[in-house]
Amino acid sequence: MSKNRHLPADERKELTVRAVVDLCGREDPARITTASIAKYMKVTQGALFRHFPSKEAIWTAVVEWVAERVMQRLDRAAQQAATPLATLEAMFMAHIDFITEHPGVPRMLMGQLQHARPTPARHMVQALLTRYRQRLEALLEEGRARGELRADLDIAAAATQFIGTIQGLVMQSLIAGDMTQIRDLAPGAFRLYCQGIAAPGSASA
Amino acid sequence: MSKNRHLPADERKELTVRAVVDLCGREDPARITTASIAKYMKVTQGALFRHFPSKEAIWTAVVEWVAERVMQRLDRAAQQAATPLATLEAMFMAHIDFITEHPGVPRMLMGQLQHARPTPARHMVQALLTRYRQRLEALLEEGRARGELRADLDIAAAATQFIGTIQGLVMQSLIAGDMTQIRDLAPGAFRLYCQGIAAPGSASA
DNA sequence: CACCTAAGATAGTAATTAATTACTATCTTT
DNA sequence: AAAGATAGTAATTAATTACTATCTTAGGTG
Repeated sequence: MSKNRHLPADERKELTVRAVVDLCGREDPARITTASIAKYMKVTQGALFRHFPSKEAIWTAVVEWVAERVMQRLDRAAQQAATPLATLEAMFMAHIDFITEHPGVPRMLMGQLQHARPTPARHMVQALLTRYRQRLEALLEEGRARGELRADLDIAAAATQFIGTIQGLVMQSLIAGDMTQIRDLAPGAFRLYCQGIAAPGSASA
Repeated sequence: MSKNRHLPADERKELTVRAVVDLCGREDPARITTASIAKYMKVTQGALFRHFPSKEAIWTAVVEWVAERVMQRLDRAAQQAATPLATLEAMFMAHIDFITEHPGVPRMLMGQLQHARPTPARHMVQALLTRYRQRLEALLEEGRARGELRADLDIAAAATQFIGTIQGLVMQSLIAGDMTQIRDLAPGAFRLYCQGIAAPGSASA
């Protein structure tokens, strides 16, 4: 770590991305200006454009950063679990953990999805969620095949519901204005989700 | 309906609100300007300020409009159903119907929840969702008492899940960029939700 | 028909925005 | 130590924003 000023480009870029992620935790992403980012980083506004050609490029980098970290967490969580259902639970909790560590992330992703025009960043969010979905569907199918989940399970609906469950928690926390409570609400939410997908008479239901 | 130009204030206000709701269906609410609203209404920008003291007042009116309509729909839907579970289903579908008629509404509400500072509009969204929640919890408790729902049902989680289910559908549609598909996805989503809350061995599960 | 008021048009304002400029400080390399 | 490359600053730009002051006109009422 050099002495703050005059960082190599890579480090400055990284710091910029982290600054935006942090800022999303405390204000509306749509209201984040290049000036506010620069101020938060203790750098002048113009300096940002040494490293990014445009503001949109900053957003793209931020989404890329988040997508990488999220998927990495999900991967790691999935590796340690034995059964499909256990894997789903591990992924669920890993996702919640990530949100508690970076409370601005849901707001950021929602903010990007608001854009009607297909910006690069918005496209990356779509790609991330699509990948996420596919992974969920594969797990759900495996669980159903193993008899761990209901034989008549609607895979697509169950995948949507998984994400929706997290969304519901996020929304609940946004209303309360306190993202930390999501951790306490998560176990109950996942238990309920399980009851909907697990095979009747299974231990987890 | 008068001949477009020179409307009484009430009608102009109503048209303004509807214009904003419409616009939310095609662009990011955060990017909606007073100029774009006026253009959509075929009126000059300054004219809006004859009827609203500020842009924030427009948003407040929009949220008020939506809140009234939504709750009205939910009320009407709830009256016709017999059991708590049937009532939940009717409310679910009424909510989905409302969204398909006004595809901009979810984006609008999400946009308001993004605001970190407690604006009047944001506060009204919070109030709306809180009221919604309370109604759900009352229904869920009644269903549990009647034995229609699981005896060990986590009421709070089930209420969050109800909203989250809709949120998941909205998100899924936002990703696809096509809000109309929400209607087709809704029945499967509610069925899955039911499986999670209904009493084991019940007809609906 | 004349008049008056509510509603809209026209033409501004000050503030904020992303981006660019000319210049300076610091690091790296030979 | 000189020289080139990299990173940052301060000031400025054009465009956009919400909002306002002044003028014009439509349309109902006596």
